[in-house]
Formats: sequence, C-alpha cells, structure tokens
Amino acid sequence: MNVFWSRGYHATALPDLLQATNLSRGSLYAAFGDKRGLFLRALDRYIADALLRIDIELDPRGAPVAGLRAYLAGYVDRTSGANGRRGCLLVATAMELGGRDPEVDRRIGGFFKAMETKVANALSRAKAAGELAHGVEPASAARLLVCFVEGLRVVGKTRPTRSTSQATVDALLERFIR
Amino acid sequence: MNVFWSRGYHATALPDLLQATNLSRGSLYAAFGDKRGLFLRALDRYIADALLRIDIELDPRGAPVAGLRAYLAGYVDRTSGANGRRGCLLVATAMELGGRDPEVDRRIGGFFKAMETKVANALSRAKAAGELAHGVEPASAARLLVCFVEGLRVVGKTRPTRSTSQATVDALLERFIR
DNA sequence: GCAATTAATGACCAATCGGTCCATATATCA
DNA sequence: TGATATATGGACCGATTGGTCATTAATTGC
Repeated sequence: MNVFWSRGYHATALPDLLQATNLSRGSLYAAFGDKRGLFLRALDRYIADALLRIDIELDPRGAPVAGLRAYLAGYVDRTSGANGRRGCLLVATAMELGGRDPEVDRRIGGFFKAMETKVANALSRAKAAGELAHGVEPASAARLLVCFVEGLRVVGKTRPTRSTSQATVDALLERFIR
Repeated sequence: MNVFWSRGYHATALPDLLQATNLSRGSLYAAFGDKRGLFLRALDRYIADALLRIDIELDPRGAPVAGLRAYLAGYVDRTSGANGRRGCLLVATAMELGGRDPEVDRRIGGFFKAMETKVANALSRAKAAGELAHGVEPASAARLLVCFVEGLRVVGKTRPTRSTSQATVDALLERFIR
C-alpha cells in the first residue's frame, strides 16, 4: 500500500512492489493476479483505515463538535509539512484513475459518500445540541466539508506550515460552529 | 496540453503526444527537448489560462461578490457531470508529481499562491463594501476557498450533478457573504 | 522415509517505454 | 540553378514495462 501511496499507480513498477512485499514475481502474481489486483487491495485497505479512523474521531458517544475538531485536526496533521508531501492515495487515485477504471470509481465514490454521511451525522448531532451556527444545514455542510478536506490534501502538496493549515481549518469551523 | 490533461503525465506515452501535436518523433524532441519539457510547457499554458480566467471573473472594476459568484460558478461548471470527469491538470499534477519535480513544485505552488491572492483581493473589496459576513477575514477565507475549489475538482471525479455542486457552493457562500 | 502436492523462485518473454540519429526533404541564399 | 542550411521523418536503440512458466524447494499425507 505504501508504495502506491507515495508514488501513484503508474509510477509504481513491479520491482518496487516486489521489494515492498518481499515476494518474488511469480508469488506476487499467484497471490494477487496482477498489478491492478494488488492495487485494488491496497486501495481497499487505505479506505478501510480511513473510515475506521473517522468512526473513532466522530464516535456518536463523544461530543460532536469535539469530534469534528479532532477529525479536522487529523487533516491538519496529514496535510502540513512533510506529511502533506506524501499526499493521499485516495485523492491521487481519483485524479489518476478516476473515470477510467470502474472498480476504482466504485471505491472512490463509495468512500466520499461514506465520509459525507459520517460527517453529516456528526453535524446533525451538533445541530440537535444547538452547537451549530444559525442556518447551517448538516447535509450540505457535510458535502462542503468533504470538499474542503480533500482540497486540503491537494494544497498540502505545497508543504504549508502546520499553523497555516490549522488557521485555515479554524476559519472554516468558526463559520459553522456556534 | 489536452492529452496530458485527460491522461496525466505517466499515462501519456510518446505516440499520444505525436498524434496530438502532428509532429514526428524527431521534430518533437527538437522543439521541446523531451517529454518533461513539453509537459512543463503544457502546464504553464494551463496555469496561464486559469489565472487569466480568474482575473476576468474577479475583475476589480466589477462588483466583488458578483465576481466571486462567477468564479465559483465556473468551478461548478467544471466539476459536475462529464466536465468533472475530465478533472484538472493542475490538481492531477500536484498529486502525481508534486514533491518529486522542483519545476513542477514551483508552478503548483505559484499557482495556488496567485489564486489565493486574487481571491483575497476580491474578498477585501467585498469586505470594504460591507458585503462580508461579520468576522470574516479575507486572507484566511481566501486560503479556505482555494482548498474548497480544489476539493471540488477531486470530488468532481465522481460525477456529481450540477445542482449538487451548486448547492454545495451556495452553502459555502452563504456563510461568508452577508 | 517416501511420494505427492503445494508454494516459491527467477530466468525469460513480447511489448512498450522515452530518446537518438541519420537520411531525406524543404527552404534559404548566392 | 546550385550550394548550404534547416526542418522533418521514421528506423532504430537500450532499458524497462507488466506478465508467464518451467524448475526448484518446501510441505503434507501416509
């Protein structure tokens, strides 16, 4: 997964994968079918990790606003400095393979939808608790937040400082949280 | 430019470029040096086009809020349906080559910075005209908007409907415009 | 301990990659 | 027109691509 993550699909060659998996050519093909199969598995794992993390951050048993702050803090962490440079397997894949591979499309679309739903739920709970700014609608705000964090990952490629990223997130949050 | 745009750098092979340019192999190398040189030129053109468009949309002689709406409407257009599928050469390049090619980094970083400045200027003018919501600070709001529109391009890969994209943009604008 | 089966290996393959180079047109000037 | 300079074309190159397969090693069942 890490190899695809830091290089992208096309830029990752078989030797890279062999080294990363400690497998020989034949074994790799016996186990995963082909390069695409291995990539799809890596993508699945990346998505599962991400969704699990979001579930923890936005745990319904916790305070929704604190959860949203933790969720965004994670993105600040992952999009500043050296972490930002590493990028995001999902965004990179969306841009590189999106619209060209149906299996990839399914996964990308599913991830965005799942994340949007989780964020919308957290926002709904925040709204019920009276912690949202006046007029904020959870569903559209969730879509907006998803766009924002994915944009953070793109801009993160330019190595913004942590404080810059954090300030940007704060400026957003301030508009939505009472 | 169009070939790189719709396929990405690595996925674009020499034959694709020869067909797109109507040049022979030798002529192409005489004119551009190598594949990377041609790509850099294409990227420069893409960036110049984008910045010019923004300058028109956010023309200081026009109403700043109307300009911002036009600016975002352009992104709605480019990120919904089939247009969204085409993606964005800049975002795709940032994810594919960002952090690996200094010349690419310079261009990507410069573009984001330039766009941020232009948006910040428009926001400043809007604020001076009393058209911004209370407490909105142009500089951080501009960074936020840049992240948002780049995120739109990523999510646009999943073919959202025009009305969905528009509603998301409206939800954002509503928080910042009085 | 031996035979049968499974798993791992790396030599090997055709195709394609980006890039070079020379032979041939085409244009320029005397 | 003839000589020279420039621009074009595509055959060719070694390296690398993703993928296969016969051989070898390890494991399993008896």
